[in-house]
Amino acid sequence: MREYNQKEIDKKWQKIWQKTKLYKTLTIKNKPKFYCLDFFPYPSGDGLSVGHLRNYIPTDVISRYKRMRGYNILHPMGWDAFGLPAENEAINKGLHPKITVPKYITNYKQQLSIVGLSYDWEREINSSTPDYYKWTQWFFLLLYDKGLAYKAISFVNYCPKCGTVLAREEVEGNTCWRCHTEVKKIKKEQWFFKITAYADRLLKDLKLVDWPENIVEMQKNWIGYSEGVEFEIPVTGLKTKLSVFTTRPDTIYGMTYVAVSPEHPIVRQLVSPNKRDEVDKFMRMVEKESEIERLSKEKEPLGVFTGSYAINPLDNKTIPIYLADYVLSTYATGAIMAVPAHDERDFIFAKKYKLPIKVVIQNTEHGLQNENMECAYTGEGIMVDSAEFSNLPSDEGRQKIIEYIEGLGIGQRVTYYRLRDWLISRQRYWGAPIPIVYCEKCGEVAVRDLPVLLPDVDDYKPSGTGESPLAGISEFVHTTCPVCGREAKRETDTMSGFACSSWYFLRFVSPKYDKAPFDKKEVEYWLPVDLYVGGAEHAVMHLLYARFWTKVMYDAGLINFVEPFFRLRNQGVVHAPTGKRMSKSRGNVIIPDEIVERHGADALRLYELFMAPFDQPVVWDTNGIIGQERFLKRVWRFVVGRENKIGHVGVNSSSPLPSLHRTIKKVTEDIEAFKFNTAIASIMEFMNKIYNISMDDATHREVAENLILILSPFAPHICEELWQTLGKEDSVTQMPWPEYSEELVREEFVTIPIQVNGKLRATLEVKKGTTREIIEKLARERVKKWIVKGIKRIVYIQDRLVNIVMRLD
RNA sequence: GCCGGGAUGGUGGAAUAGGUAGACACAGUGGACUUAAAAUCCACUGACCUUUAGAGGUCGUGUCGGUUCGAGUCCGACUCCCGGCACCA
Repeated sequence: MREYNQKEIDKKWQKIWQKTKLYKTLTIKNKPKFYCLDFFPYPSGDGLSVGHLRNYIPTDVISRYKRMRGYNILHPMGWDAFGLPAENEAINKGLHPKITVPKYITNYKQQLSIVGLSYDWEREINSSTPDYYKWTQWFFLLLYDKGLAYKAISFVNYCPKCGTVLAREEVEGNTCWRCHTEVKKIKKEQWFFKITAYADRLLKDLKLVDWPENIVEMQKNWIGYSEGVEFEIPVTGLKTKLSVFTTRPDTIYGMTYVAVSPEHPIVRQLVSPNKRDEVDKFMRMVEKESEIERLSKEKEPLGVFTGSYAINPLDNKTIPIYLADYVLSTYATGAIMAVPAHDERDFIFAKKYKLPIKVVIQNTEHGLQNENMECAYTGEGIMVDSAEFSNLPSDEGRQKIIEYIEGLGIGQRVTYYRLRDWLISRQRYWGAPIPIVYCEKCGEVAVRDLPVLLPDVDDYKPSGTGESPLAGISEFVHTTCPVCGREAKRETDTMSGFACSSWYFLRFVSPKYDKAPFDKKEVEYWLPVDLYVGGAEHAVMHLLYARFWTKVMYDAGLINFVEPFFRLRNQGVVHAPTGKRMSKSRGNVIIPDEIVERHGADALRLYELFMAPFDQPVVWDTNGIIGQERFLKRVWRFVVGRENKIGHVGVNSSSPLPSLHRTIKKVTEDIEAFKFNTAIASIMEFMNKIYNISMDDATHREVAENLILILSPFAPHICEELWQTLGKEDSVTQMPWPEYSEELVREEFVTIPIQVNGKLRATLEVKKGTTREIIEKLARERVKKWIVKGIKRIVYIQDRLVNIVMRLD
């Protein structure tokens, strides 16, 4: 018998697949399509780890499975090569990104090929090449032309180590998402994309996708929908009124002060002369506060009385106006009506500054609310002390008061979102230049002649001056105005890498197309992405941005769908054996190369899938892989070592076919449900069951062929070899997926547990459908010794269970 | 604090219209084969107890309580772990 030589087989088939272009995407669109996509990685010097494979192997299995189910498959791979991650890698290595990026890509491709992933490499894309970023710039202009890209001065997050500003989504806690350096707030003019214009649709359309619940929740949370009423409050002695927003107008009669953000433009008018010193002192404290630790857990709210008073427009009561640091200038109107009795922060503030607490919602289930309450009651209840609205349930009163306010003409129903516009300028070298020039005469002008090439420079490192390294390249900066031909200066910031990744999934359908970012016909066939797999860390970055661009493209009539990724799945993180996250800096990255060398690509593939459910985090332990290797050897011997067993034929064993068909059914269902671990377990179980039973040649062949077919998406190398050994000429990957027979799957016999008082005492092997009468008789016989006090009742479920319940006396 | 997920043998994990807990695998023990090792094959492998044996019993899915003939699964309270958000009015 020929030995199973995994190394030789891996190499042999990887070569054949490459030579025959087996995984090339079919262009004849006569079949249903399936677009199966991985989050494209940035090329890292760490190389591809076993963690990356936890993403790529499942999608490879799905792609192979779907191909066998008769789909046209688009399964491409590319490189997120522009942007902070790729550039920081280069800087850390002390090399130019133009050197590291191609080098790391070559390594990644090599590593991907040795595990036998079925990518169509003719569609490979790289976001840092001019034929790609030309179109990223084109999209910038699309947004610009639609009024969705604008330049504005505001407070932004700046990472001192990376030397660039960041989007809000790129600030984790208070640190940079790449280097975890604490960010600073600086005032700077920057380019933004107006994602807030799409807040409502980004929220609403989450209903259209099949995504993990936690990702949907995170996006909802980030978008932050709030429905309420905005109304004006008169200020005594001032003509200007103060606008406030509340989601709880039902508590309006409980307002005992008004709180204004220290950054609010009205502050100067509010402060009375005798309060000026006190307010100045407060302002300095607030400034200091924000510089030190904004994260401190139980930060006390800070505030100061302005000396001004407001009038509650509903009951005309006069109440003080405070400046309060817990009121944000960046959300809603930057001022609130404070209701200490029914808002936690207002309550704490009121206690601290000895402001009155007026109860206007009662809920007797939660105890009586009164001035001596120990914390705010924020729930629903019955309105009290609220003029003509008293005795209404709070939810009803809420609507009534909104209508009343609208009737008075002092306010209206509004919706606010927490989402802010997407800051896309980066003061970094390695990105797509923003295609804008500033002309003395014409002002800001779009550059239509694309691409605006990134100049080749030696000094690519961030300047740290708050300016892009490109600002120092005179030949780049100085240009002529495309409109009037006069002298002009280029925008020197580059775009965030997340701009590049906001449309890459469209480029794969026509990666070399040069008339537009994509060939519309191809997009119509392939998009949206049917299955998108990657890490959960992009929940509110890439995934939100790509959804936004998709909607912009839809509105521009470029595409006919509104959500880019129909089904999204997140693989579980692979931790190093120490339990920590794998990273080069920790020196604990496990790469697949050695494992493949020692155990073979198929064993590694199986192990990645088998070790835990797909979406569960795991601690890597290479020891377990030996079990997969043993299993593959058993499969090999079962198929190839037939001649040794031929002598046993004739011993009466039960047919392996019902088991085979049950296994086909189980594997089919499990792949569809992303349960790869139990799919593999069921094939193993089947193998164990039939390994030593004798069968005639025809049966053996039938079993072997089907076994190879259902195993092939998981372990393609050994399956190709075995398929060939059986005398087949075509690749196993091009065979149709086996169908199971309903008849064979049906169980003829069942094992029925017999319980006494719910405790298992015996089991009964009977033919399915045996009558209750017979089973009860057999059951009583079997468990006679436990039946001592007489039977109270017998719980009987046909073909499933008998439980004899005894009398208790 | 809020939202989401989770806790099952020495280990990774199976099993939810409530119905034989521990599939499959790792590690371990014993045996077969072998000059030997590797590889392979077979058996055992939750804990505790009874028994000469065959066999049998009790407990057992984070904790406490409930519903039920019957709970890993449902309900209530709690503990711990992981992920996310964190002054958003």
